[in-house]
Amino acid sequence: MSTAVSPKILELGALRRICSGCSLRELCLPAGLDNDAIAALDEFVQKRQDIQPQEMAYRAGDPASNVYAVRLGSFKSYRMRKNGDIQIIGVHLPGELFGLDALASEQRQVYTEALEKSNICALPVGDLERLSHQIPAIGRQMMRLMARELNNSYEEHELLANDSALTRVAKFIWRYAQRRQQVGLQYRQFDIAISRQDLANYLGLQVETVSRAFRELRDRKVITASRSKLEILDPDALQALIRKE
Amino acid sequence: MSTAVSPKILELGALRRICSGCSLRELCLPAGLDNDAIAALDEFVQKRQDIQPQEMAYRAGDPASNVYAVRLGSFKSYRMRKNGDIQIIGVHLPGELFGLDALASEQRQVYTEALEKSNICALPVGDLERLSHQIPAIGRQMMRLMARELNNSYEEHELLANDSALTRVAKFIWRYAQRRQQVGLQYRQFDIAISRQDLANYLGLQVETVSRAFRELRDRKVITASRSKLEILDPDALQALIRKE
DNA sequence: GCGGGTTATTGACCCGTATCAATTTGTGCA
DNA sequence: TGCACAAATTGATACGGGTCAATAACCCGC
Repeated sequence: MSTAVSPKILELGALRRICSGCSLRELCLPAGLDNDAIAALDEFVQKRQDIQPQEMAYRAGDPASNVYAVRLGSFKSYRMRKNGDIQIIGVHLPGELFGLDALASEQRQVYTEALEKSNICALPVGDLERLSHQIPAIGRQMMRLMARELNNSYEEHELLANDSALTRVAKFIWRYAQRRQQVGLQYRQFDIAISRQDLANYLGLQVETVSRAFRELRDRKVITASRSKLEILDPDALQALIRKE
Repeated sequence: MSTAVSPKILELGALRRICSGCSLRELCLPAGLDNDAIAALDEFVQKRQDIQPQEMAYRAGDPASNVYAVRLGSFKSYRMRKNGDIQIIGVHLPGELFGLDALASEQRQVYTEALEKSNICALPVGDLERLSHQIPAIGRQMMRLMARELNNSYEEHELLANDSALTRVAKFIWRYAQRRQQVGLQYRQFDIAISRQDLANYLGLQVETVSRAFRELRDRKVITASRSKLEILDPDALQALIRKE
């Protein structure tokens, strides 16, 4: 869970190494590191880690010692309800960070589990804190990322409080595609590793309802979808669905 | 909106003054300031501010220059949807902070509006940042508060994704009472300034449904409620309602 | 490539909550 | 003190999505 090879003092060079290894655009780009420099340093990276489907990055109760960057694959985060059911609260895609709450609490509050064969990069909180000290932009950027997560959660509130089943599914697909686009991945045609069951759970619906929403979108020729393969045929129609309440 | 009377350098004494004036338990207590010391300094405080019902602490788009502490009264935070509807995303009670996103973004993302005659204390972000520099515990505590907001949002996700109308209302009342208890306010009998309409909006329900939920709770002798007056008659029954399902 | 088990889809029916409409209860202001 | 408007409540009905049950598609290991 922790690789104790971090140098006593981290300087910009070390930061670059971490960034390049983790596709850490989210943290590094806004801190003003240039892309080529990062790419050039790709081999120096430590702390990369393969992770298998169903394997957990961490469980609720674990010490929160790292923030993670998704390099490849995808993850779901969920809480355990008192009755043993799970509630999925987020999905993490390549180029994104997860486990940010580690910056603020000793113990993990949620579970985060790989949805497919994935690869992550662990950033020890201690190192990050030392970095923030030297490069204030890093600390500010982490704050900003937490704030963005909060704003995301408000959008989800909106979705869960107001939107029809069809709109929820349409929004999920749309946002998923947007997020892929943002990190330079294919966004018209891609895999969604999350199961219908998990998706339903996340969106506050039943599997059957999600299934019917997919069929509706297929019937309307907005998407094609079979299991995890998904293609957006008509982005405008998809957006239209979302705007209209 | 901003009172420019902060000294160049803030030391512990200044912090105490800010805290005492704002009932800033959330920020100050975990930073290790003792309660009596704070109370004794109550008169020194600047930056307090009365605010009328319907008046806004800030609007989306405003520069985010302060974090606020509720000293008296209550507030609702909401987003504006594209269609002009609002989505209430949170309620703020005495002793709590709001507008924490100011620590991370230039512009406000949400609106925050007084639900009743209230009094707040504004904490300029600049001052807070200077403070964090001198007293690291403050910075950490702010991080922690943001993380807690995130965790709250996960609980709301759970509620919106799974719970029946009755359970949602019961949970709202229960949590509201808990929060009052935490800051030493009456929690068996109190006012909820939020209207049924706003409550419905927040909980993802219709007004009529909220009304019926209240009637149900009244019929079961769990609470008494008329408009904003609320009394919890049977806390155990209320908790039971929440646990089941 | 063939089972066996899991995941997704489809259909029929039902229930909880939305919606529409009508009162009732408050509340703030003259 | 009472009037007028807003907020809350209550009732009747409709509908979206939940639930239950059966089938189909897919995937994985052998």
